[in-house]
Amino acid sequence: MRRSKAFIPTTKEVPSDAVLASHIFLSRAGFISQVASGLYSYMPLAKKVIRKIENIIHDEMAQVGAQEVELSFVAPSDLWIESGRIDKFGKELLRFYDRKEKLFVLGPTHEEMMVDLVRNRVVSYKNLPLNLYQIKTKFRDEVRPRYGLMRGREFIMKDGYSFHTSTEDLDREFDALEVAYKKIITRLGLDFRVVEADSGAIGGSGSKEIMVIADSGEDNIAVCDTCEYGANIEVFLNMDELDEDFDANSITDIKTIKGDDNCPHCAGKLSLTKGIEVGHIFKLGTTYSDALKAKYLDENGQSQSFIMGTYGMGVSRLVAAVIEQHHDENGCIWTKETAPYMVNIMISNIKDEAQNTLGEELYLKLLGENIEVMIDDRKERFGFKMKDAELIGFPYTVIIGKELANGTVEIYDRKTTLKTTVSTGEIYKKIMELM
RNA sequence: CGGGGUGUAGCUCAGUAUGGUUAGAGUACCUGGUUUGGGACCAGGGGGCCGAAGGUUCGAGUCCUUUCACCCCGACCA
Repeated sequence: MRRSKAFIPTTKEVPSDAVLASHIFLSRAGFISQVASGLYSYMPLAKKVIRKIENIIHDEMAQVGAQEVELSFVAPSDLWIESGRIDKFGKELLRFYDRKEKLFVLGPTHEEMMVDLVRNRVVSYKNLPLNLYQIKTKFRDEVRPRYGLMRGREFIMKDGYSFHTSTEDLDREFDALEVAYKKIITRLGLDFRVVEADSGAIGGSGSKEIMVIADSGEDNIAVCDTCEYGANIEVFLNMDELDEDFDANSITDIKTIKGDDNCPHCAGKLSLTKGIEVGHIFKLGTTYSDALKAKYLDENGQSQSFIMGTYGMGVSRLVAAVIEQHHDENGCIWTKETAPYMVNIMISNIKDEAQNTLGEELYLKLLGENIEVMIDDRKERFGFKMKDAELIGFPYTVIIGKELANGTVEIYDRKTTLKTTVSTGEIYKKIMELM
């Protein structure tokens, strides 16, 4: 892509309402644009990042044999009445009437829709287990949306649902999905913990959250310094039966824990940190299949309710989480798997013919290799283009500038902020090595 | 849903206590020129229903009433 033609409206000014790094930089670097409270439009750079995350999810879902479907976003309220959740969800569930005065809702999560899709179609144990998922816009009319993509009302989520004939088989699937989720977050280049969590309003028994470690996270989690154990703070407190007056939001109480708590699973010490919940997996059991009368016939010809699991992952929230974990004072630092463009070719002085020629040549060559490459061909000065490149966060920027007189260019590494001098003859090879 | 705050140019904001030329600055944008290794400089230019609706007044960005939107703290939260 040519920067001169790219729709990437970057700004020097910080949006007045942005607090979090991800919100500030995604806005300033031209990834997202707020439309209303909790509603954002994605511009080209954001779309590219989202697509990359989605591709990794599809990839790992295929590995565990989950199949992609797509449920309609607008859902008839009947299903929500049938499951009994229409009242439980309250105002967070956005309702409206169509022209025939029929009540519909915008899906905040899709247990009902998925069970409805499967019931009366999968009617034999022979066709189980089954794991179906989608990546789709969700809508929750949050009381208080905030923090940019972190807590919007409309957001993109991967939601998956599995159907089983036994709790043992559900356990197996649950573990497989936990592994898959870990792989996804690892591939995205994020530091995370899987923590024990509360099942919440969805219901069910086992529940784990994937927490991306970040100071700006909204969840307090206790993690062991020795083993993999981690727990959402509320869960940890319940287990340990600490004093009932404990207030998880109180700083003094949190400090109290920090001092003297041992891991319940090993001899390690627990410490407290903050996390961004990017994934949540549940063992649902038969809650929804019972409510919606979704049954199959077992080996003995007996009617049984599906035993279900559900697996969510916040795609748009992951975009923000990457930046929360990877940024500096100058802007975004995308990881290799999430970068909208891997390479930015910066022509320092567009009027310099030699610089221009080399830049164009390299650009076409990389394009030919399907490298995601941007060429900054704007008539701007060096400093302006560098600031812009740092704000957007390209992993690598090839600086074609005055060093060209010595037959060299530089590769600027956004993460380390180091510049490496490379001869013009080796630049192509060097870049291919970095990919 | 409680408490607080803000709405004026694409963006960041002055101006409102005490009503009074044609509503401002910076930045961004357009033209021309200079400049070209860390968000340059000079000159010229386009851009506003002062959130909306009512009212008070000779006169309202400014005062009054109503309303809408957005943000922050809290509670809530797959």
